Amino acid sequence: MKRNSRLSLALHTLGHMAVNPRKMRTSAEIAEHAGTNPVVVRRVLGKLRQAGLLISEKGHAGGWQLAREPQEITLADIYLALDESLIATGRTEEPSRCSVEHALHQKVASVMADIEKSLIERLASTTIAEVGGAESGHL
Amino acid sequence: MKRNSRLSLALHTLGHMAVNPRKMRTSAEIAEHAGTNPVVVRRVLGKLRQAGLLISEKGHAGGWQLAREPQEITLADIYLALDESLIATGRTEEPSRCSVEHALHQKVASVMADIEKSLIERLASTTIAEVGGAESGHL
DNA sequence: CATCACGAAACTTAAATAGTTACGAGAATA
DNA sequence: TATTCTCGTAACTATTTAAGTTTCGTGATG
Repeated sequence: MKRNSRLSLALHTLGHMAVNPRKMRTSAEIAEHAGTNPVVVRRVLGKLRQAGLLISEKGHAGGWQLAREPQEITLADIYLALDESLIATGRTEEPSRCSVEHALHQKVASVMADIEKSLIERLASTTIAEVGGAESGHL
Repeated sequence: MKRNSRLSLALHTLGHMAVNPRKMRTSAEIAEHAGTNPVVVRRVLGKLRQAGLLISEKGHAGGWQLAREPQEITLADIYLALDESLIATGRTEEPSRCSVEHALHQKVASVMADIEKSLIERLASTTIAEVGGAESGHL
């Protein structure tokens, strides 16, 4: 797999779930379809479960399922659940006693914050039902 | 140094150059101020030279200087010169024979492209003269 | 011609992420 | 009850990317 594949994996998986919301899927099935490992799947989907987007169950009939209707889950929900900004802001930690650096950081951080907000708004306008639903006889 | 420090380094350096555009700076000086290595500085500033933002000269009085007036260099110029998108789009290469994945990728890529365009517009509205110029008696 | 600075290649180090192995806990089924 | 299936999690390895470092060549200045 490649970099930043967590969001891809999450979107892809929930897209399929939207097509067939009642089906219980195991992490092994999901992993095979996505070309990765069951543990990786559980790691990623675990965050979505924490965010209330998914439900997981153990045991024989266990697996993963949407926690609510596909029309009620947007791409922004998934993006936010993973809690990893796609907007790389250059890791801001130090107090930066250099005034030029400080001014720049203020400016760039402000732009980045706006951009991220805008990104989330854009993602919020699409639900997984729309993305997965283009096709209905799949998986 | 941290990750994605190239843009920070570039912005920081050109911010200072904007304050004092006639001064010739060596990569050693710049590196010390930025807390990094001269070779790293040359690597980053080299891309800005390729983009026509900086001029470098060898020899005794050599070093780095702005290629044009600070009012004529925007943050977008620097961002674009480095040619590294801050918008991580999850590396799209495979044809993706899965229709759900394809639909998702289309959607996300389209949003990301818009966002990046918007980011560049925002950065283009600020010049390094504005950022560095808040202060004049520095370096 | 000695020195200073960039240019670039090659290598090492460090950090982040994906992949893997392993094992415990809980739930369904025989 | 015992078995089996699945998630949950920890620990480890492998891979990738970027930064840092060393080194040497080139050109310009004094």
